[in-house]
Amino acid sequence: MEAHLEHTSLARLDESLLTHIPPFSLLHHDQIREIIDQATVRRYVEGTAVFREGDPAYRFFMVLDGYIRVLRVTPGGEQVISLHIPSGQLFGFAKAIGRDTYPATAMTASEAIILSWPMQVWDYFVTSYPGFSSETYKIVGERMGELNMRVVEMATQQVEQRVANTLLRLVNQTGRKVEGGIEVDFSITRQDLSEMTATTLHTISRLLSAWEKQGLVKSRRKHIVVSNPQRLVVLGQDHG
Amino acid sequence: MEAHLEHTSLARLDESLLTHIPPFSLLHHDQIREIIDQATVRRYVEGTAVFREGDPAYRFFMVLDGYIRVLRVTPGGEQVISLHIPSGQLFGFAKAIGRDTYPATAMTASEAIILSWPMQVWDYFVTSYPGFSSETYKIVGERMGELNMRVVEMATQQVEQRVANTLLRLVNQTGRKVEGGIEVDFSITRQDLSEMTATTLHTISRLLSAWEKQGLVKSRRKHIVVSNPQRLVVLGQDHG
DNA sequence: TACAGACTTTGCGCTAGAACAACCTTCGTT
DNA sequence: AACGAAGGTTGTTCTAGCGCAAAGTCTGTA
Repeated sequence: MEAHLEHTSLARLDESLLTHIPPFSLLHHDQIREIIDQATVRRYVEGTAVFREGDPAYRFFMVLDGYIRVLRVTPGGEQVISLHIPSGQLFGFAKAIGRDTYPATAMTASEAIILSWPMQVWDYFVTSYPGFSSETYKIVGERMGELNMRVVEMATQQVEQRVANTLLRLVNQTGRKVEGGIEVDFSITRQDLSEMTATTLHTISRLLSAWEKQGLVKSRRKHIVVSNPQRLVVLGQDHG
Repeated sequence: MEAHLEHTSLARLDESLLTHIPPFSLLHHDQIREIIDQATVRRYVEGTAVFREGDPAYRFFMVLDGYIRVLRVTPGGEQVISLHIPSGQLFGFAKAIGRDTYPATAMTASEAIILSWPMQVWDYFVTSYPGFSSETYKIVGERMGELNMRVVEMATQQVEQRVANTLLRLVNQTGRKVEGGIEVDFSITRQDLSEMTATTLHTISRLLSAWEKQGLVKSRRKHIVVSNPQRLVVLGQDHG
């Protein structure tokens, strides 16, 4: 997943890293240079918090490489995973939705390279770079759509259907082709999946075992390969 | 709830209707006049769809008086109620989140007076009226917060807690003081409450009956009065 | 190379709450 | 005033999936 980054000095990033990414794709080289020069880069190991729910939102971020997991923790200590952010997306832009603290915690779901900028430059970016704002709000719209979909799923579907759909969404959004199917592109435990689908790790384990016997998936510790997406789609349908 | 509207001609709206509403509160009289003159007003009876999920988003709206209920319908025909929008709020501004169709259905939860504008003027409003955009996105942020809260609640709480919290939120956001407590300010059936909390109308009925016996609420057909919010808060707490 | 901690599997009993069912109450209409 | 539809109550049965328990497996580290 890290490809060309291997050869790139973190001190001086190449402009080409951003040229194909939507919020910047309309800009000129020198504008992108300007943006990059204001950015801080950091490499995070898997499982590190980039920021936590309630922290003052001093910076906003972009995933250059890797995956970010967005989650909330209840007073009782239970975790609920909201969504995963793939590389190329902005996150933590609290200011854009009228907040001055982060509404959720962002952890790295894999090793990750993250760019960040001080929140003060947000307004400058919005006014100076055409398309920056609208592309950002497109992302907001998509995330609202996902949240809405989860509410509807949790309200109307059985556990098996929710898990099937969640798994399909994971491989669609972050899947990596491997022999024998498509693999979720970051470490994912039974516990993680249960926190995404409002169930227990035990139920996830049983489901995956059953699906594996039927040849739908193939899983090892922290890895899940979907080998028969079609049949999983059927399972995800109502009363499948 | 309709107060001064009674005496107002729908043909020519008074500017004062908007002067105290956040996205317009920073503007001058003549700007507000300009905005109002481009608006269409319409009165809807309770239970009318203002727009439906998937419709092309030609217009955006504001609740002048009454309440809007936002909902989605599953392929199987089940309804899930997302949220209620009180008067003074914009809704259906699909363009602001990069969509060209409405992501959900908006129905009137009470009789309602709705202003609307063609979506084409959105960009003009955003660029011409200071604060319009940021106030709008503040609303977006709040709605995302509510969605997130629902996901967390549905993932971690029991039915009784979810219903207690939902009811408390309803009276906090749209409550009207009556003798004996605070009443939800629009018609609300057991069915409606069940569609907000992912349960059945039967379970809601049992809960309300039990709570009524304990003196927490008082309900009649389509009306719910919360008479003891404090004890309801306790019920809403984890393992209360 | 052994150990400990993290992750996974599987069995079993139990219960929250859905499903099914029947009946009652309220309200608007004619 | 009578009827039908919409809304509400309450009892009984049933089951998805959770809670609890115990044991197995993988992996990084000393």
